[in-house]
Amino acid sequence: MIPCTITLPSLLNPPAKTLSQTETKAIHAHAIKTSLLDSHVHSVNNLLKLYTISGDISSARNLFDRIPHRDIISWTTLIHAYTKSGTPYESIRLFFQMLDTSPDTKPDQITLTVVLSACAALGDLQLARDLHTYINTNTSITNDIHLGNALISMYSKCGDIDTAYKLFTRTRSAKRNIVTWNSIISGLTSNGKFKEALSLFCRMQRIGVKPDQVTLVAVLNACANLGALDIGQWLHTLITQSQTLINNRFITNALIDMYGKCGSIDRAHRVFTSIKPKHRDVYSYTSMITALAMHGQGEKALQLFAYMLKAGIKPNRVTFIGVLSACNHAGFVATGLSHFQSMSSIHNIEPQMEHYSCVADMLARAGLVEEALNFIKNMPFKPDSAMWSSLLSACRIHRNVSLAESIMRQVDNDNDNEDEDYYVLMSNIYTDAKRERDASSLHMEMRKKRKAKKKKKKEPGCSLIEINGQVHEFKMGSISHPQTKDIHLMLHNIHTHLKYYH
DNA sequence: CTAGGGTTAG
Repeated sequence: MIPCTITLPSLLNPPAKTLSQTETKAIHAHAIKTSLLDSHVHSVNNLLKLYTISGDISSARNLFDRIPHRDIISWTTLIHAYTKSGTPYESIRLFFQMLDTSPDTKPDQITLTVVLSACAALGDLQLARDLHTYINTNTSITNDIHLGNALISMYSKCGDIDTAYKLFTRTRSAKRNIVTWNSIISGLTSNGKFKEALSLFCRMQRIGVKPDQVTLVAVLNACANLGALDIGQWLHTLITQSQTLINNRFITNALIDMYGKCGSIDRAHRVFTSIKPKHRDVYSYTSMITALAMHGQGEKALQLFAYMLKAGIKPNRVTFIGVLSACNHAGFVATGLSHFQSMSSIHNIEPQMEHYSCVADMLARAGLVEEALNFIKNMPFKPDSAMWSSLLSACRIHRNVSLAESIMRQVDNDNDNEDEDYYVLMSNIYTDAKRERDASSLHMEMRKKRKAKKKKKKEPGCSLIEINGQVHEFKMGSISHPQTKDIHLMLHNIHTHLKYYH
């Protein structure tokens, strides 16, 4: 139709990204007048896309509902729009609605890619498996790299990293692109497989695939969690050699976090100050505040927090975890309580369980175990096992056996408490108080309970450290490390020295 | 109409 090409040129092409909501509405109004809706599904789809770009999901839905002949692109555009606006469940609903009501509209690889990313956002593993089965049984799509990448990322986000990895190994290596590598590497890091993530990164480097910003954010995160300072520094030099990488805020923030967690507060701070003040966001501040808190520099952490507020950056839940832990480590009980209060009263953030835990731990550590107990009794959450453990640890430090016993009675009343930590902690408290008999009877009780529940002994935790680029792993009670003897000897020496100063 | 990304205490 000629009027369309003259008055609505933008609708005949893929939409520009710069149109405002009012402009979009104006074009829409015009389109209705010229009855474009009935004639050109292609143009209507472009209009639909315009709405989704401006984030106007309700107008998009309105328009969609009035399209007489929706095609697969109309459906796909709206399905994607829901996920982008943070309502992936609506995406899934719309997809099934399409299957139910429009049997002639067959989802193509693009629709399915979009649907998989909705499922990833939901994190629903059962749905993920159902969708995967649907693709295998109802379509003949194979070897589509977009869909393959979406599958890998969906399984990772739903917590099934083994399936994600299996799918990765099955992608044809000729088709693999940077997104394929990034999907599996960040999938590994977000599922706690940091060493595996780094080794896959090395493999990627060896075969000459150039990492981009997304890759680096993932591997820096892996280093942060492994304490792999050397590798982290090597990545940092790699980053400095590229203009685009060094100016990426995701990367600079990941660097702050990495240096902070790897124990190099100086380097973390250097990266932080290298960011132009106006480019610092809530992530930069939060990472730096948390790093300072972890290094026992509570005062500096709080100063930075004050500075952040002055700079007009809004703190979020995570920022307050850092702030509260800074107060905790520095023993600023009153300050910590007032920051906790300010969360809801000034910053409009409802404290979560994690915040209550920080405060309870802070009170208990400062010797106010009774107050801590009161605090968690009055909180709007059910205390978790970690909270009870931190109270018990405080009782141990402050040698308060009777309070510990009363806490144990409350823990015992709580039927779904399955953690053995309490018993270990409590028996340590008895041992410290020279009440070995009570300690051993507690051990008996623990064994009985374990038998009754047919519970296996808990997997021991492990710790990691990197020296000269090599990561060493230590498990509780394990002597698998080649230098175990020397390490134990050194530990013994340190212990003797500490005793001397005590 | 399509895939991948950052800060969370003890």
